[in-house]
Amino acid sequence: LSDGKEPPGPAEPSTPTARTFDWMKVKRNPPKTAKASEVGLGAPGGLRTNFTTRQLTELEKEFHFNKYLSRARRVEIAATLELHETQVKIWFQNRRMKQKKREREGGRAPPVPPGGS
Amino acid sequence: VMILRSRFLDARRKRRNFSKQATEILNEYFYSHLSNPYPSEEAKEELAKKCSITVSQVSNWFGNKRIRYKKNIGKFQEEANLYAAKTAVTAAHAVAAAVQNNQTNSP
DNA sequence: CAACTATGATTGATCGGCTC
DNA sequence: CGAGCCGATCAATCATAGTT
Repeated sequence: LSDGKEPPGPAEPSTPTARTFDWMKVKRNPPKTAKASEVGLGAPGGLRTNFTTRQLTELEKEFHFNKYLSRARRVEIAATLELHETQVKIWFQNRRMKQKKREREGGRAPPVPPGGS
Repeated sequence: VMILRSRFLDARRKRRNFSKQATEILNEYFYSHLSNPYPSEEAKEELAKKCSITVSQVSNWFGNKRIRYKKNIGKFQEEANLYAAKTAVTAAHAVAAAVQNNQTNSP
């Protein structure tokens, strides 16, 4: 576990401590949600979509019914909620991971910290 | 719009800062692995245990730390040097102990 | 006490790897 | 070869705790 040096040296000579490593340069491509060329309006791609309460409620409802979506159902839901199929797909994926996370850790410990009485 | 905010208001509120000691442990790991601050699942479990927090919290901490660090490296320079020195001292102690145990010296 | 900052958590979306 | 999934991470944001 204890490594001493990394073979490659993506660092820059400048400050002895705290050099700049590759992970600090990582940049994610902006979201491709909504193409400006498609609707050609003030819908700049690259923004984190904010789902409405209605959309989240519907998605949540569907999730309780099916953890996984069929292509047909996905198309249907996307149309109903006015979301892209990809967004619905991603939402379910994230939702499943969230579920798993809760099961893994949320085994207990929600009742009450210490204190009561 | 406000209504949309109310959809949350669940967990994230009522958050407690981690103990000073936990933060100390996390920072030590972060700065001693600054070239690649991505602890493995096992490492996260170990850190979680030492810090008395969950593995998810360890992940959140590293995620936030990495993003915020690279967002403003300068702001953390001080902290980086602090922990760098700290680990250096720890290493020195280890070496000293080893030397004492192992009388193998070399001028 | 208000204004500002530090920090933990949440989440839509991306990245790389794997399966089919 | 490509689509969906998983696991991890990013990046922006929220709400609060702590500081000034």
